[in-house]
Amino acid sequence: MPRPKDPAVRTQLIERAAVMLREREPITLRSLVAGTGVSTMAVYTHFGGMDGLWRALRQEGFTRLGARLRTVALSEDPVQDLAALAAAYLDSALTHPDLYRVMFDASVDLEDLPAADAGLEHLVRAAGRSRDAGRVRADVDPLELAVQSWVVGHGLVSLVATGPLPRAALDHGPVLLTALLTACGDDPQRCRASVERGWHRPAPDDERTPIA
Amino acid sequence: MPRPKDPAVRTQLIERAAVMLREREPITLRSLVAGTGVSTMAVYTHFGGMDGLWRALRQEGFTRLGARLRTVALSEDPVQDLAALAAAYLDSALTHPDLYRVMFDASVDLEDLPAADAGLEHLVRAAGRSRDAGRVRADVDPLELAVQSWVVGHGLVSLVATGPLPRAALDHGPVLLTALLTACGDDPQRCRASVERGWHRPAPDDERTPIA
DNA sequence: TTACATGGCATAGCACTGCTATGTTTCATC
DNA sequence: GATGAAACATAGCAGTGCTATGCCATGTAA
Repeated sequence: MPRPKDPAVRTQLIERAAVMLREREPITLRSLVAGTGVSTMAVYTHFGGMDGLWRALRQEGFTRLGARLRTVALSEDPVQDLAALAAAYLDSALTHPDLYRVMFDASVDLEDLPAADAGLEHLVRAAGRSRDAGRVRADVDPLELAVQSWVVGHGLVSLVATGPLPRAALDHGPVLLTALLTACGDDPQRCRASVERGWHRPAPDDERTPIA
Repeated sequence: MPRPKDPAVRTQLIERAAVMLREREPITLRSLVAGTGVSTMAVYTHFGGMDGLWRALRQEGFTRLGARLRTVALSEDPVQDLAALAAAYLDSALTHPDLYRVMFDASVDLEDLPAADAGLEHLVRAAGRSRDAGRVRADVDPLELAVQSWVVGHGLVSLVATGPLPRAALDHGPVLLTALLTACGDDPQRCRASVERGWHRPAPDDERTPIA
């Protein structure tokens, strides 16, 4: 019997927050609702406060990242696919560095871990296919290989996006990935070729993720 | 002819900020100076504001990290030393996760890049010694190998310290490091043994870094 | 159709943040 | 000593997130 909360307000606020994040404007309670016609209380009814807004923003980031990874077309070469997924991950993070920072900055809430896992799942599948195809040894755990790839990707993008390393350092990506997969049993030359192919695969045209 | 600023105040404030960081108390201008006898203006004369304090804290973190790396005793096995340095890096970061977060959180100022480079320099030297000893190919650039090791270490410690990955994920460290060095030409078995030796080397007794 | 109650939403004010304008004190220099 | 510049203390500023309070829209029930 109560008045239902307008979901449009929620998406409007998240969208606006994402834009402000991209424009590098400081996101404050009042600056967020300014011009939207809604009052500051809307933030509390929809998100429970600014913390909730940041959490929603973080979750939205994971959702978008997952969507981006889903656009990576799979081939018959699972190693190439793994590299393509890693490249897409880096590309997405570096295209929206502020959103990426929000995603991993604060102490991650347990509730948006599933969203992060959903993204990781793509890597796990590629790793599993690599194993099934005999590219890596049968005793390689797909999850472990996926996590290791994630570690490499996250380390790379963090050090590049946050400042210390120049953009050119991204070239270490294929090297590290090849080293990892080769250590898992893939043939060095073939691995190198697959990784290079996947790494430099062009992004899909609809790369324009509306968020941030 | 002016009155000189008391350097003791500066170190007192930094030390107190580090303690508050470790205690997970929010560091605000007023809470920082509370109980110290100095007024809020001291923060401005010594650091130019809160931003300057964070910057000083960041620099102090890099200094401490460099000091920690310097305590790693070198052996005749440069690969083992590289692994020991990486392990010390992880250990230092995970012992003081909040300080580590401050170091890499915000956009890094160019002025404290030298401090970060000083820490990296240890890795570069170990990489160079590995090359000179013939453990890795002659065409391996020590700086590149050091950066790649850094990427692995930073990715690992970030994902573990910030939440997504459990502490047990640190075990991926030796795997990744071995993969990297093996790809650089080291013998797989020998490399693995060296890395394991360096990784599990006990920390020096005076590990108690006074900061944070 | 009408009365009601429930929760969305607006307004105003709270304690707190970093910062600055304005004195007051202190000390190296002449 | 006298001087003057800088360190330092005090008070007040705009802005922050949040909450107490009241109004009003809306789905349900009579």
